[in-house]
Amino acid sequence: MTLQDIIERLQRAKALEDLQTITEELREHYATTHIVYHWVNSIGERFGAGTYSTDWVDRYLEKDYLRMDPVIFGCFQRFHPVDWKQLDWSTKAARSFLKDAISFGVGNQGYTIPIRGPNGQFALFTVSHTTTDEAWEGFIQANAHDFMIIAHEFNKKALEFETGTEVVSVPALSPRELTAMSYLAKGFSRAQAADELKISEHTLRVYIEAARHKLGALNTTHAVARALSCGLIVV
Amino acid sequence: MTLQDIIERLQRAKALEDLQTITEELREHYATTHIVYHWVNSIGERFGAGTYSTDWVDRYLEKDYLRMDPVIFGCFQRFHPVDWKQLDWSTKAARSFLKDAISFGVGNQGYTIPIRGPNGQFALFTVSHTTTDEAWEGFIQANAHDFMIIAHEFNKKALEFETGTEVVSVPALSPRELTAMSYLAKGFSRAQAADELKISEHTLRVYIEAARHKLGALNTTHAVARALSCGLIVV
DNA sequence: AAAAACCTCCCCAAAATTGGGGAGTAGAAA
DNA sequence: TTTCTACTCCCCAATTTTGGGGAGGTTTTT
Repeated sequence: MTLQDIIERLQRAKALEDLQTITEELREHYATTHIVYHWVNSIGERFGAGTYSTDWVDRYLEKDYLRMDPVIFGCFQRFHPVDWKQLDWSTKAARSFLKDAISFGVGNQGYTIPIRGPNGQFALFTVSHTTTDEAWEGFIQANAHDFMIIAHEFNKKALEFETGTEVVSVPALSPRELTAMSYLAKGFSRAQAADELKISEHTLRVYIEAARHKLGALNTTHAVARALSCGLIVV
Repeated sequence: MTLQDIIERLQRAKALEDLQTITEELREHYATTHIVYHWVNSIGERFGAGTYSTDWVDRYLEKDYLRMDPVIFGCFQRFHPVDWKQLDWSTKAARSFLKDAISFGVGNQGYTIPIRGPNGQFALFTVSHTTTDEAWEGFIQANAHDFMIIAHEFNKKALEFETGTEVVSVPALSPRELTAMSYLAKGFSRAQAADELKISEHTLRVYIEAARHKLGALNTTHAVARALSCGLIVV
């Protein structure tokens, strides 16, 4: 099975369950202990497809490990893939977490790729194995690029399933409306923003209101949040 | 030159200027019109390394194209790489922008990969060429994976140079603070959010204030914007 | 050329947010 | 064990934001 085959297999996936199956196929193909795709958001909602035992998943949820898992923590701050050995295992909680994980069949080695999508979407693609440091290093060197591509395709599919449709239509804001949203997102009060733009506060208000309506937002904060999420503005 | 060579070349880069040189080497290697890495940031500041003429870059800045460039707009909302043809060129402004771009030597074809890093960092890696639709399609099919890996390495390097250090610390918010931010981002008023959480509004206020301080935000809207940008919450 | 959207300005009163205080419990970390 | 952080509750008054109105001129789009 070549990388191309894997990608095509992924692209044929029609539902979330297919992703689950694919992790199992990948595990066999690469002869690793686990392959996991893991969707994280900080409010604790999650979706995962992977080969971890359900016992471990339950345990993870029960213990609320999401809140302290060094893998998630570390990947969240980094851009590039991380070998688990590079992470911060200094706290006691982290070490006991690792011990617990291994006892539930998670490999002693791991390589996790952080993936970010629009709207702050964040996911992880993990390969875990039980082996020596040297063997692991060789394995990762040989396959890092493949995993990167696979992780990307995985997330693409997951995003498709998640949002239902691919492109969500975003209301177009006028330049002034965008600027207004931008200033608010930067922490300016209305008065300050109006000052900065050298227009009356009343005028600024009109823009904010217009933007709010277009975005279907309930209040200013909501409007700014939407504008950010939709990528209309950047902080 | 293999992909591995390119990656190694990238990893040897010691400064931003090296990235510039590498785009030129890549252009020759792939025999395309342009290769551009483009960092889109907060306040309209940008950093670019690429083979576009300085005339075009100046023009772009002068005309404030950043605000309406369909490539940037489209990529920001998507996860996967985009062929320029898939973008929305329906507005008059977009069409005249394209015409202008081509007159400044940008190719008629383009393929842009959105890349996201921690803290809402966003960048684009673009390959542009002047050729027919068929030739272009074949070219992209053959090289998409390579470009993806290269884009990733490019951004990794750029992040290194930009931040100096690798890990930027995001303030950790407590669970309650996160929830509070989340509710606000969803458009709840304080009163509504407090109701939903079944705590007094005063308590909720304490969370919001705490979050605001941790995030170094000037007001609630700013705090929510920051929390979103840092990926602490998702709408 | 007409229609639509955009930019600018103004008023008022109700509602919400903010800025300070302070205080007690529980649990984790040092 | 002590210290620290997180969670919960309360008061008050100043300030800001919001939700409606309306009006005139300039660009785009159709």
